[in-house]
Amino acid sequence: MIGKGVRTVADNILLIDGNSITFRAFYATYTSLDRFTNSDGVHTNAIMGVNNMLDNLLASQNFDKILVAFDAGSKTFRTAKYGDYKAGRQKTPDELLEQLPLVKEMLEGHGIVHYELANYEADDIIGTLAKQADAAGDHVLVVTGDRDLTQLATDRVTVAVTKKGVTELEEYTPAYVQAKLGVTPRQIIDLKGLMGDTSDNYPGVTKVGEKTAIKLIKQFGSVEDLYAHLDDLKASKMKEHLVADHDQAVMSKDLATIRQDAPLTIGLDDIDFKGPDYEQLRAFYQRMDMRQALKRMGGQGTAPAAQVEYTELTADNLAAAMQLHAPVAFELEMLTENYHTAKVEGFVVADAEHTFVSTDTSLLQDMEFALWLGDPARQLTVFDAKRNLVAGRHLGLDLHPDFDALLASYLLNPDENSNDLGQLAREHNYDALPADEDVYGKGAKLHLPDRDVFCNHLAQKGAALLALRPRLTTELANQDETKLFTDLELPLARVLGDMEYNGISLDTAILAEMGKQLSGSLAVLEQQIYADAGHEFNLNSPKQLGVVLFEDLGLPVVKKTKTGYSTSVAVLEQLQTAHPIIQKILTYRKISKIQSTYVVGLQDAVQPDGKIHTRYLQTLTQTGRLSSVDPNMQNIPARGDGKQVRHAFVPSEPGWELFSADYSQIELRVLAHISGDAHMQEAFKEDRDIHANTAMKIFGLKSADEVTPDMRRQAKAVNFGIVYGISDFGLARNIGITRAQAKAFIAGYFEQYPQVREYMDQMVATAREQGYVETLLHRRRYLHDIHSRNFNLRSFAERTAMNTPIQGSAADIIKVAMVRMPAAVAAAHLQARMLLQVHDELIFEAPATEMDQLRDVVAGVMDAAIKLDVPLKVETNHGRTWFDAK
DNA sequence: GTTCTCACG
DNA sequence: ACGTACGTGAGAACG
Repeated sequence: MIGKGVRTVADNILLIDGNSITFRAFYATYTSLDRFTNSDGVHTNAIMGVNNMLDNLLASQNFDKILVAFDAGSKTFRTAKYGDYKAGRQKTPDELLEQLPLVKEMLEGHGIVHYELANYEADDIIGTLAKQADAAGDHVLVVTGDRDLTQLATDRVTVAVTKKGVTELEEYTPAYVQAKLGVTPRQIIDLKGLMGDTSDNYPGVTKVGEKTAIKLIKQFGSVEDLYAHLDDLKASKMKEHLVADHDQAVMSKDLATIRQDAPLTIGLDDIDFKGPDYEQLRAFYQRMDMRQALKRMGGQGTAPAAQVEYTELTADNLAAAMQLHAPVAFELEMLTENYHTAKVEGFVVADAEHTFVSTDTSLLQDMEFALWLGDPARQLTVFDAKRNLVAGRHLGLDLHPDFDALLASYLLNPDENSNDLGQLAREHNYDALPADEDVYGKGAKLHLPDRDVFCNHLAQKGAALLALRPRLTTELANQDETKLFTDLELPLARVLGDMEYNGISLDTAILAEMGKQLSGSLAVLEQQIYADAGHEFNLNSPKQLGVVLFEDLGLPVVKKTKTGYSTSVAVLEQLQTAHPIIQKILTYRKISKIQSTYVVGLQDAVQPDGKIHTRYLQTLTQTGRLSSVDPNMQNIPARGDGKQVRHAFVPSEPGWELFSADYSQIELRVLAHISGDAHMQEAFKEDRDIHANTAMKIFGLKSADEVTPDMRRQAKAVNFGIVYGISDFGLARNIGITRAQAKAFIAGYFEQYPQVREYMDQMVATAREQGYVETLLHRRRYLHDIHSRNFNLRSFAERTAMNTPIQGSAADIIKVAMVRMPAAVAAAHLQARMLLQVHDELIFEAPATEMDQLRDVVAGVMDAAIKLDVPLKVETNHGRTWFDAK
């Protein structure tokens, strides 16, 4: 063993100027300061900047010792000598001050020593240690945002100064200083003596700037030698200034000199880099809401100590598995996200005592075991109920999970919806499960790992699920969301799973024929457009199209995007009269969209059974709506030429039809209900045309007869605007009026519907007070930016506070209807199947003979879903295809 | 992987 | 003074 202080190998040492780096990090993202806050409103931009810089440094080389030095306070031996030192500096912003102790805490998490010393600046600490290290033959990297520290550079000490931001560094070695300034590092002090420093507020010699100082020091070597040989200079204004300011020059040099003999209470032996305490660091990142950092850390340091003992499940010990006690964790593992097509690679079934894992899915075909697993009375905990239900159904299982960690987490906070159990568990302070990505890889590297690695991972998932269940259950109760979870979302997962599993039939012959027609039209348009442009180009490229329109053809630029000219519909419509090419491009765009996304895209999505099986994402949107992927069945064209594609959606059985039912004006009805506005409620109770009603109100008309179509159109836009969280700017832009006019409309609206204004104000106030808003069924959305000092972010949060209870409550309502629908359909002895949901609309297929009854059943369930103070209105249609059912 | 454009409620 | 309507997903281009 090597004795203390006796070292045979040079150490690699990193010394960081903590204050200066934190300041740089803070100001690097100062303009979007409020984008970086945690849920307590604490700013984190500087912490994140320092953290990123550290990560980069630590990745670039191995350090044996690291110290981050901080200033102890504004009073130092320098201020004692010269009262004005660093005087006149602006007060450090509170948003930065609050981060300094947190930066230190983060350093501790990284296992890095930090230090400060009364009366000395961080520079002096670094200077002193750098000198000691240099003498010991170690290699030192000094990192700072302050150029003054370059005076410390030697053959063994490199000074890296941040360039822009904090991650790009400029490294100063003696040779680099020489090349850049023509002096040695030590002579930088002499330069500062002559030049002074405006930011540190000391003077130097009058009229001497960098150029003159460099010339003088190159000639004389130092301030002292300069004054010793002042006689060599011929008489000049400069010489007079040098003589007059001699004392200032000497003092300034003294101030600029970084001490290398500060009375430190620590030494090189005290700054060993121990490496991070992952647990502490992870907790810190979580508290700061530093998601990227958490993600980068991944499962590092998550103790494989948390190895879960497991038994391989075989046909011989199925009986033992069936002895497991409630609650039981269950998970079907797939490597890809589309569970309609993915292979189930294995499964885990576990309770608090025992864990069984298997890669043999045929075991699930065991009748007794399948019945045991699917017993509705069994408390079964899963992660993503719908995924397990659908995949299970493919294997012949009929599961009845009573807890879903993903759904629960989503309801607690819609931001916490990671599809990775390990990551989601970490959000809830369970750290023992690595992310799937770390075990299976991703992209091209995705693979099934070695059998024991895979089984162990599955076993860990079982343990994580069991650990999460009680905490999430408690939190749901705390947030008054238990019913929302148990009675709505969990049953909905089954309903949605059935809809997806059923799928909707697509007549691909119809699409193929459409495709042929469209290809022809596109080819013709393409040639015409090339002729107008004078040359061929890629007309699907907004970039190339921009060049053609605004450079080749010289059309006026209406709007720019971040990267170039905007060529969106709004822009092209304004240019329509300017050139015949525009109309052709608009038509091309329309047809091309229909062709690529719908005609081709939908055919590609058809499964071997001739059906489309979309996946509804139940835990994605911030409002509680569903979304739909692979393919998106919620944005099939409903107007214009594109609507023709709806002809391709047909019933899956002969003699059947498609049936659709949609809520009329559900969002405005919800608004009338939750605002309690008497005027708006009256309009709905009397089933009046709400847009015409609003037109009468804001235009001050006596009767509905006076409402012109244009007034109604504008009033409709106002109604929409209200739902979105109105702004005069947005309304003005939407209907092409001035901002002043829009403002007048809004004022008129609020005068006529006074309780709507109260509701808007109340929601913003609620968001400010409690940090979140809620829907009718207590679905929550947190709005961090509501306190932001950034106007944009704050305004956005305010509009969201107004919109989310409306959009989210409408989502609650249709979800209630969906959950009740299967029982109602069965009770009426109908064969009808619910196939799709499009936010305020449900689509079914059923025998043509059932249509009349189906209308009563479906409209009845939808009407009665949630009792509001205004009636809900449901409109229905049916026909041979989706096109005809609208 | 990001940006632009456009489809839906 | 700031500069946007709310909520989504997919295809194509491009770095």
